[in-house]
Amino acid sequence: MNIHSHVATQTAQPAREDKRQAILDAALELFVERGYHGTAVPEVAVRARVGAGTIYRYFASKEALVNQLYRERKQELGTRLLEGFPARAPARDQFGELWRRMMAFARENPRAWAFLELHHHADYLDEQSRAIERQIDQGAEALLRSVQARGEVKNLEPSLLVGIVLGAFVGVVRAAWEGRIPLSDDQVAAAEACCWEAIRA
Amino acid sequence: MNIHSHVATQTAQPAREDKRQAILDAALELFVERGYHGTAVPEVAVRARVGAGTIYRYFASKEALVNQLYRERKQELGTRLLEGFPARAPARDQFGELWRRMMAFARENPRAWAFLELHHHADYLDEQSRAIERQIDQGAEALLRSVQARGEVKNLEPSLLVGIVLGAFVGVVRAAWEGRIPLSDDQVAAAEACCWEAIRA
Amino acid sequence: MNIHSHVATQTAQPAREDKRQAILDAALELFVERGYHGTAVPEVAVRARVGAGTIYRYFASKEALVNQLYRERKQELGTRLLEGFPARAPARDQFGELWRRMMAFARENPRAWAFLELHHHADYLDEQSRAIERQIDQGAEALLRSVQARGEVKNLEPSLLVGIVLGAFVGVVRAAWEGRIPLSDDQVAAAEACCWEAIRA
Amino acid sequence: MNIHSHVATQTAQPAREDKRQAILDAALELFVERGYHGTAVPEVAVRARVGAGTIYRYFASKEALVNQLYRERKQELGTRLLEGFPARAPARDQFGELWRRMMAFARENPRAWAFLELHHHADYLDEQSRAIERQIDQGAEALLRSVQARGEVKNLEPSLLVGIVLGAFVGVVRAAWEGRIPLSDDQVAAAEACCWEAIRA
DNA sequence: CATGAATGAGGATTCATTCAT
DNA sequence: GATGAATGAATCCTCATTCAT
Repeated sequence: MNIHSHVATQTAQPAREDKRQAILDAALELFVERGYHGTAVPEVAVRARVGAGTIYRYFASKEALVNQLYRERKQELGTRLLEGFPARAPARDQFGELWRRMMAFARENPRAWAFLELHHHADYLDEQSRAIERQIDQGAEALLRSVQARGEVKNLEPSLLVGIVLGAFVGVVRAAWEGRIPLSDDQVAAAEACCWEAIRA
Repeated sequence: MNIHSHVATQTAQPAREDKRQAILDAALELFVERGYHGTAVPEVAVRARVGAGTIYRYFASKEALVNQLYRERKQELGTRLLEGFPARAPARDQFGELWRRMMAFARENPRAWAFLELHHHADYLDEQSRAIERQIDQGAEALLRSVQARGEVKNLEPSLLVGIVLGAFVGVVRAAWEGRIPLSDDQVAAAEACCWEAIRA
Repeated sequence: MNIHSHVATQTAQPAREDKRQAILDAALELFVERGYHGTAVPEVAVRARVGAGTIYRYFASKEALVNQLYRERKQELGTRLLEGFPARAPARDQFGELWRRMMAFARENPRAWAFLELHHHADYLDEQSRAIERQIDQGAEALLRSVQARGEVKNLEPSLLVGIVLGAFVGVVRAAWEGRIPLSDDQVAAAEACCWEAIRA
Repeated sequence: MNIHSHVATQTAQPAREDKRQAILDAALELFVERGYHGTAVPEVAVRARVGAGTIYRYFASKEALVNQLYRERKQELGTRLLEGFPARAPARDQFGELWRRMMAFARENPRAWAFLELHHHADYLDEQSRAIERQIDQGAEALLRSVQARGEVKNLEPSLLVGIVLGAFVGVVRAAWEGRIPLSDDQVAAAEACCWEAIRA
């Protein structure tokens, strides 16, 4: 591997990778704005500043594109939630940690969060996407269960508690997304406290 | 006017109303299953057991259909929430009343609830639908605010509290809808208690 | 035949005939305004103040309706042109007589005239309508030829002269129809004089 | 830029223009044969040998197509009538010149002439098309008026004279179009002479 | 006999996908 | 490899015609 090929790799590869990413980003925006069926592939091409045909050099079909997008973003969310999670911290701290990690993701990638919300269980998601969906969701749920197992959380059906907390989280993020509240650090912390109150033993 | 013509009137009118309702019901189901853009008008016709052209005798367009559906269901929800609401009851009771009324609607009309969730702020809703949306949402929010005003709820941004409680409610209903939890009276009551804990002063 | 049945006939028959005529009149108006393909059968029904199905009790199809309309009006025009035509009058008088008869028809039934103009040779006219069309047109042309035969008209291809005179006539009527000129008796007479000048030997 | 790219440009551009023209030509033929409402867009596509969707890459709608067609052809007619018209020639010569220019257009583009005749004042023509229509028609009429102003034409309502002459012209062209007369130079000249006789002072 | 609600074939238009350049 | 013009299947919608009342 000499310098020339190295340089070529550095400029050519990113160019290809950039284009792929531009398509994914454009698709993300449009799917959030208008939904999957409400978005035309050529519109994605225009927003990504590529030719319509180019999309099909990176993705086999519109459905493959939405699935790829879903998997990458869901995977990213999963990684951020679970990677290096403090397995032995006190339950209250673990809850807070989970909340803050989710919130960090939602604040940094509001559209990705909205996209994942919107496409939850959509019928054009393929088996592979559903597998990842299950894996991440169950991972998050397992965390909550482990908190509950230590008796510091109400003794209710775990899925119910997950529904409450995750639902509340979604509600807060959506209120922020729609501009009804600012999402300051204080608000985030206050909301987290509320949710802990909801489920603490 | 004899008995026969009277009977004819009785059977003919309902027939027309039945057909209209069959179309609205079929559309509700399909819009929930596949989304607005993912549903073809002939599919609605098949499920409603009418000819495709018939739909256009009752609704000017697919968009008019979805708007009509939205308005009727949102209106129904609003009426059930606000009609005869106990304005002078203690805050805790008012909260419970609101929760139970929402839950009654969601349990009786799970698809209508899902539909309203799904089409919240959709861009094919027209101004009239948005006006109703605003009216109902603000009415519900005003109720929560009045509870808060009496100092029995945390002194936080009202929209934040609404986001938390409404979000949690949606999360619970969705968990039930997806079959992850049963929606027994006990579960409902427990979830309500959790949410009150989340926001009580 | 007693008085009662006679009265019944007088009121019932005209009622049927009135309805038929109302349909034909409405169709005439609409076909002139928007053309055959641009006019929907229910629109005809509305303007005729009858039910849509009623039209099919009088005419087998939309095409049958337009053909019937064409035949009746063309026949009426033909009758008015040829009936009792002064076969032995001087050529100049015959020309004037023909012109005035056409003009009387066009002034009394401007829409019928426009309809006949518009549907000349339309491909939804059936063989019977075309036969009548040919018969009337050839009858009118024969009159002009007989004038020409007496040497008082230019010795040119008869079809050319017919084209000129009939075209000029159409042009005058259309100018009046569009409101560009009034169609006073003086104007009519002047135009007739012009056209005679065009073809006189 | 090498020869190859140059050639590519030369072949590609005309290909696009050819396709556009093929669509316009096919539409012209069909609109003349069956009328605007009687012609289906896919029929135009078949005759133009393009896919149905292709038409919409060149024209926004069927209505935009007919308007574009109308404007281009009317404009072409207007240009041919007025460009370099001998403003100072004797009235008789001007009349002949106008007649011959119109006839040249009608003989070279018989379908275009029929199309313009047929779509005169059609209600799907938009404001821009009507503006062009007015402009050309008034230009032609102004020419006739200037001839009249010099006292060499009968002192009648100008619109009446226009109606007569233009009508006669249309009648002659239609007779030729329908095969009732040949449109030889002699016939054309004879018809022109007739029309001058019709209006000369 | 009259009606007009119901229908489905057919029309205008869109869009996922392909392919020649 | 990238493009975007071309395509036709699929979509929304209209309307000639039928038929139960």
